[in-house]
Amino acid sequence: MKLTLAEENYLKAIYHLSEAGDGGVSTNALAESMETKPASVSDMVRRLSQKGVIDYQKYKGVNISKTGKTIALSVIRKHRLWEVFLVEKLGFNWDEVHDIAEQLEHIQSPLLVERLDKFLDHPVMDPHGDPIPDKNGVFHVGPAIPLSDLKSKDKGIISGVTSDDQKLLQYLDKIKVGLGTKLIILEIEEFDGSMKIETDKKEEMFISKKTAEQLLVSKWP
Amino acid sequence: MKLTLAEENYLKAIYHLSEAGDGGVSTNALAESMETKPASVSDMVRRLSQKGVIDYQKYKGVNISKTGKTIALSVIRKHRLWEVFLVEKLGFNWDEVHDIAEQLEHIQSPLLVERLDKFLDHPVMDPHGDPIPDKNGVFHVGPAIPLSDLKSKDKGIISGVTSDDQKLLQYLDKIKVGLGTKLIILEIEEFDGSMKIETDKKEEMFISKKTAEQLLVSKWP
DNA sequence: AAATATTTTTAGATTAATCTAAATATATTT
DNA sequence: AAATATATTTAGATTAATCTAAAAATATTT
Repeated sequence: MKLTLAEENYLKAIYHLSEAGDGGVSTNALAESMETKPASVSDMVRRLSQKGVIDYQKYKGVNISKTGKTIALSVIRKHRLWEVFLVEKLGFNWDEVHDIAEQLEHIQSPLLVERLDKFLDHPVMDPHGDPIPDKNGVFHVGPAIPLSDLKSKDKGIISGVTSDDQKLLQYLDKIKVGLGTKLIILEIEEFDGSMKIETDKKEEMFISKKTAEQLLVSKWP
Repeated sequence: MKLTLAEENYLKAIYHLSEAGDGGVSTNALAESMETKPASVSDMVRRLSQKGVIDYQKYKGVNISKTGKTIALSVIRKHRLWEVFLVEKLGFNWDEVHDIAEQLEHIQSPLLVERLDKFLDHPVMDPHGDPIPDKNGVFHVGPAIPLSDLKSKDKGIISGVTSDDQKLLQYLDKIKVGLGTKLIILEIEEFDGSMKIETDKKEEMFISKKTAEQLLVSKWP
């Protein structure tokens, strides 16, 4: 299945919108997401449907097909691997890499992707804390959610902080909790929502609800 | 100056053809190089001329302009840097990287190029032995030529071998001459064309004309 | 220099991706 | 359920990049 650049981008948007909402994706929603006009979307979905990467009936919205999902996940995989490369190897900040990865994700070479993946040591998460699907489209960690959403015995990996409060960052530094730290929830105190956790360094500690709400984690198998 | 992908590829071809021959580039030559029809070339050169990146008069062939040359060199720089990346970091062979670099060269981000250049330790030559222009479009080594073309006192850097004869490769291995070896010509014996050279390891040795003809070097400042 | 061959350009079509404006289908309100 | 509003599609244009076929310019040969 050979797709053009524009088709790949539509497919990616359809995949993301499908994941967010539950049912089919509306023409208007897609138009907004693609920053284009509904008329253009109507045209494009007809083409994509023709190629079998989406299911589409006039006026009924769009659903991604099996092959479509495979392609979308391959593009997402490339995007997130390149983001890891840009941050880990080239020294970019995580908030500078999106536009470049948006270009790099369209490079066609399965061998390149596998070599890059190996070079980066098979990362499972990108610098934004989003999970990277493997070459078969399987995610090995969940998406980024607040630590405070985890339940007792859940395992997670720190994937981000939703605040740039210096005090918080210094505190996290002090207790040695940072991006990539793996942890397990030992206990949650019902009264104040504070959590007793154990980190990958076998250290036990308490995290207040206030802090847990600022920390993003991805669930770990 | 914003160019489309196709325009960038034409410009690159025009640059290379200009360097090879001396005068302007003919429509037919460009068509052959781009694997397209002369009619399409006529159209494209009109557009490129419009944008000021080439000088063009009907029936008179094409010459690259100042700004055109700058753009072409920037694309070539990116192509060659990515080739170094693919070979040095991802473990590709030098003969597998062209098609991938052909895609990567169109990624737009000056910052990315500079970071990549630094990550690769500012290489001056790609894996094929071709020189990499710096960000101002300046080459720091010459193009790959046979070692046998050098004159006494010339300095060069080994950039390739135009043969895959096992015996030759083993011999080069033995005398420790390989890709990247820097050398200076001490003397050339007129009778048989053999060369006395000194390598960057301060070793002196003789190279027969037969061997020198198989070795590619880039002249060094 | 006239005839012939070659090169180059123009004219008219085609495809992908977009747009605006108009038409049609679906959803919501009274 | 009729009227109104919103969402979606169609019709017709536009731009970039290509093509084939025909016309025009330049080069070569006799």
